[in-house]
Parts: sequence; C-alpha cells; structure tokens
Amino acid sequence: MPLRITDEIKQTRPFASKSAEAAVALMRTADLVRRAIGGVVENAGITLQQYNVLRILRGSGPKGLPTLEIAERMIEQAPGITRLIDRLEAKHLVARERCSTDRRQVFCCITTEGLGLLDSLNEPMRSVEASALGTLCEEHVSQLLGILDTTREAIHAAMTTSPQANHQPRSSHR
Amino acid sequence: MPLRITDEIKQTRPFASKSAEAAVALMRTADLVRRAIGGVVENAGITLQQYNVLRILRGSGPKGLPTLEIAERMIEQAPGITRLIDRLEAKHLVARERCSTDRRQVFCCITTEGLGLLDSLNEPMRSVEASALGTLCEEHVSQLLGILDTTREAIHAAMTTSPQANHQPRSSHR
DNA sequence: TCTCAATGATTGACTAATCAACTATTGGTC
DNA sequence: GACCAATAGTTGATTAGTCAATCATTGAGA
Repeated sequence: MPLRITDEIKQTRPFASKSAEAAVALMRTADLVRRAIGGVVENAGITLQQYNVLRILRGSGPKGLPTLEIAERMIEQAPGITRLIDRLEAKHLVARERCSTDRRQVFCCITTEGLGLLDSLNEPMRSVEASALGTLCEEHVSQLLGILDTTREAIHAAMTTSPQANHQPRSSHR
Repeated sequence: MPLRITDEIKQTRPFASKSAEAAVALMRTADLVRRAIGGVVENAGITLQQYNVLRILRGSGPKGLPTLEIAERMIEQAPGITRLIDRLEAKHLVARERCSTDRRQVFCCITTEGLGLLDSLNEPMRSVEASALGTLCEEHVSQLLGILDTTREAIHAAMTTSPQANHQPRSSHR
C-alpha cells in the first residue's frame, strides 16, 4: 500500500492544488533516487555530479568536449563546472587540453583510469536503478517519461516567455 | 514537440535501460522544477529548503515542532537542519524554545513575520507551479502522482532490505 | 589595423551541505 | 541511587554550490 505524499511528509492541511502536490512529490522522489544513486557512486570516491561528467565524456569522442559544452549536458545545472572538473583532474579521471584552433576553449576528456572507474560502477548502478524504478511496468515507465518530457517542455516555455523570476532585487531578509 | 531526454542532454549512445532513462529524466525534471520554484522564493531572501521549513511550521500548531521532527518532514533530506533553522532564526522568521518537559528537545515555531513572508509568496508560487505542472491534464497528474508513489515505495523497500549502499569504506580516490 | 563586443573559461568571496564527533538529557535496570 | 544505552540536538572540519567579476581570445566592423 503506497504512501501518498501527504502522509509521507505528515502534512496536516491538504495541498492547495494538484500541481503543488505533483511538484512536491516530484522533488521528493527525485531526492530519494538521487541519494540512492549517489550512495553507489560515492563508494567510488566521486559525487553524483562528477559521475555525470564522466558519463558525458565517455559518450563523446576521444577529443572530449569543451568545458561549457559539458555543463550544458549535465542532468542538474552546474555553474561550478570548472571546479567540478578541477576535482576530477586532480583524481586523474579526466585530462584537459587547451584547443589549438580556438585557444579560449579547453577540451576535457576521460582518462583510462576514469573509464575503469565507470566500468566498476556499471553493475551496482544497474542494480540500484532496477530496484528504484525497475518495479514499474513498461507502460508506467513510458507514461512517466512522457509526462516528464511535457513538464520540462512547459518549464522551458515559461522561462523563455517571462524572463525568469530569478535574480530580482533582494528583499530586506538575507 | 516535446524533446526526449536523450536529445536534451545530447546523449550519443542510448540508455542502457528504460529504468536508467527514467532516473535521469526524473532528476533532470526535478532540478528544473526546483530551480523555477527556488527562483521565486529567493526573491524573498530565503532558500527553497528554508521555505520548506516555514511551510512545515505553518502547518503545525502554535507550539511548533521539535528540530528533528522538522527534518523528517522535509521534501529533501536535510542533515544540516540545525544551521538551516539558525539562519531562519537570524532572520526572525522562526523562534526556538527549549521544551520544559524534555529538555533535550527544542521546539521551533514560525513567527508572525514568517507567516507574512509565506503569504507574500502564495501568489507567485501558485503561478510558477501552474506554469510548470499546470499544463498537464488532470489524468496525467494523477498518473504521475501514482507512479511517483510507487517509486518512493520501491526505494524505501530497497533501503530497508539491503542496509543501503552508502557509507562504505572509501576507495583510493578522493 | 585598431577597436570592441561577444565568447569561453576561471577565480574570489560567500553561502550552504555533509559527515563525524560531541554534549546534554532522559529512561530504564541493576 | 549509580550506571548506561538511547535520544535530541549542536558543533567542527571539510567539501561543494553560487554569483559576480575577471582574464584571454576571437571575430566583425570602422
């Protein structure tokens, strides 16, 4: 018997709207998935974001990708991409090289050591993903993917029409 | 035409499994929702987590709640609950009082100022939630909630059976 | 060719998250 | 009543996230 989100966070008053309830459920579920997966990769001494970078670089050619191109492909926005990659470089999991044709760009690529680390995580990752989302039937997974696609679409649309609510003048609180 | 997650992160190889794809889509979508909502509350000078605490305290009685009870109800796990509430107290949005019957506990409750701040956020929150998730039809929202419930259930189950993969001895990398 | 805005990336300063270690208090149990 | 594990919360040390400011390089125009 699945717990509804209202019970789970012991909420006393009902949600103002279904949208609000969905937003909360979405963030709470994602946090759980994030932590489950994060627990796996941290056993290898890297964070989830670092793992994400390594995966991106494995999927790109041997030349690698320029720094900001990696940032764009991240699952979670990462303004601190430079230092994130600094840490990966310090662990010898990625290598950086300034591009010769456009010296502004820095190409990053995954090292053999980095590829080995990813390999060692293949099986535990498969396992945790299966236990978290593998219980859903094929049809539910498809529904979920479709709904999430639509949601991201809506957010993108909202962000481009109203030039985002972020970064307005701060109130007195800080 | 909604973008599939594979296109969005410009992934070159297909996902290993539907579960993996769903996990990525879930985290990416949640990050977007999180940032959209976060942008709204930050205009009031508080973070999303701080907003969450205020909402929890508004929903509890005038006596408030003990510190760790708040932590349990958070949407996202928050080990730094003490300092999170420190900041809210510094802004005079919550008040703390040590419990007289069990002096280990510290009850936190929202101040009038805190309630006022929440009120001022009601309308912008409603608006951002509506633009992000309000485009989904009633039926899709119900499906989403159901699927997310099942997913959280599965993660809880997995965490209690295998005593979580977290906190194992670190590898050589750091 | 000289300027100058645009692009790509990095750094600084600050804030927040994380985990382990610690203190204070309580409720048993001998 | 003394001991002792369990509970509630805090603190220290470290790491990571955030935003603005900065630097180097490029490409387009005057």
